[in-house]
Amino acid sequence: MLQSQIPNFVRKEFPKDEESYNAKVLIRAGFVDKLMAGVYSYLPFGLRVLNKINNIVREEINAIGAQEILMPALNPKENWQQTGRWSTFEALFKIISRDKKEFALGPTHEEIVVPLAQKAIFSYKDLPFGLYQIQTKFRDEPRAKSGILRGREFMMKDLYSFHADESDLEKYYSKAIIAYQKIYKRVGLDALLVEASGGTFSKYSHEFQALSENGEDSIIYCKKCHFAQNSEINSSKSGDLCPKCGAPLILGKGIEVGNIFKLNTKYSEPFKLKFRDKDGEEKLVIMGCYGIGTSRLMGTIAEISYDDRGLIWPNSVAPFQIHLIALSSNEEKENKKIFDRALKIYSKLLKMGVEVLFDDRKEKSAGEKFAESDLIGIPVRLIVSQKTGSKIEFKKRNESKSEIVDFSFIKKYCSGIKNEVI
RNA sequence: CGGGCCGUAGUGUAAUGGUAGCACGAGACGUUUGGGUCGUUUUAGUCCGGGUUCAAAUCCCGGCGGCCCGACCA
Repeated sequence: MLQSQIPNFVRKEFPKDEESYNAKVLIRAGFVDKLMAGVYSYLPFGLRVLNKINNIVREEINAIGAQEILMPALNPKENWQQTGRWSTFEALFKIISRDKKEFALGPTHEEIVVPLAQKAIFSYKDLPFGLYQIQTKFRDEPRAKSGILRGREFMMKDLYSFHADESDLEKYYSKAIIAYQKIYKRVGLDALLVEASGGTFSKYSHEFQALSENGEDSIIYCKKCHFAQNSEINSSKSGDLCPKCGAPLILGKGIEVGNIFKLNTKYSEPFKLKFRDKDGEEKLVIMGCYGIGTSRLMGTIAEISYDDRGLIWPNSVAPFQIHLIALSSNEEKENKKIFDRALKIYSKLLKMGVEVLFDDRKEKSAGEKFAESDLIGIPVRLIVSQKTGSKIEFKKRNESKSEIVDFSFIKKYCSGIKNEVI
């Protein structure tokens, strides 16, 4: 992508009204724009990151056999009355049509997916299966906060699984946990599997928590074994002993990056979602649901991976793999040589299938280009200038040293990252 | 929903109740070219509605909006 062709949303200063780091840096670096509290536009760089996260999620959820669908965000009131959540789900956005009918904007989709699933469930032979979507969700949060970590409109992957019995749900639930752990690893996050309260969904649930000082949840966890609980269900303090292995517990702050529930018959009951088992007996379908806020995942990465110059994206979700920068010279002839050389490198990289952002802007000074480049946080920067001659300067965003290399070095590097994560 | 802070050019900031100023950006000309060059010049603003006052960005009331704390949070 030629940088001269992309509208430049990068700002020289942090926005004054933001305190959370993800909001400050994502706005300043031109990844998102805030329309109102908790509602954001995803700009060219930001949408690339979000799409990459969505695709990683998609790949791992596909890998456990679930099928992707897309359900409507606009929901009829009746479905929400059926479960009682029209009145009990306080964050439900309600809208009124011109003929005074009421609708909901979907905050989660049990009310839609359950009657949908009924159309394909008749016998035990039709089970189990999983349906999921990646879609914009709406929640009328009493207080949107922390940039894109808690919005009123956000991107979420929601998966629903359908089973003949609880042991089958159990199996699926374990597969989902493994899929989730793969997702976090691929996007560069360490996430703890934490026991939590189930809220209105079920008695207990599991959350995935990325440890961060700016998280809004308190987590009590053990470094030795895998014990971890949300403080909402455990009042232990730092230093108390782990109930499982006896090692001292640690109290930390976490950002919830995923939440999974064993719904059992909670939603099949109100919709009478049933099937015939082997004996011809009618039974309620057992369900599980599994959510990841993918836009929140993007904010979490921003919240954790940065330095004083800006963002540092992991390769897997970076808007581009390589930031190629051509620096202008004062001699017109020399200048043409530099930009021609950079353009050749750009085309070669494109041919290799590398995602490269080429800063071909002639009017920007070197300092300005470097500052913007650090802010945007693409993993590798290549510089072509009068100084580099026929060679190229290669620098990783998370390292301070740079080296002067030939194109063959870059070729090798690029094939390396392809095998690694993509 | 309770509490706190706040709202001035596109951005970031000044202005005891008394001329709305500065920097960046943007436009023009020149200059510079490896860490947000420099100079000249042009451009653009007090969230909205009331009130007090000779005079309001500033004080008062109401609204709208933003951030933070709490409550809440599939």
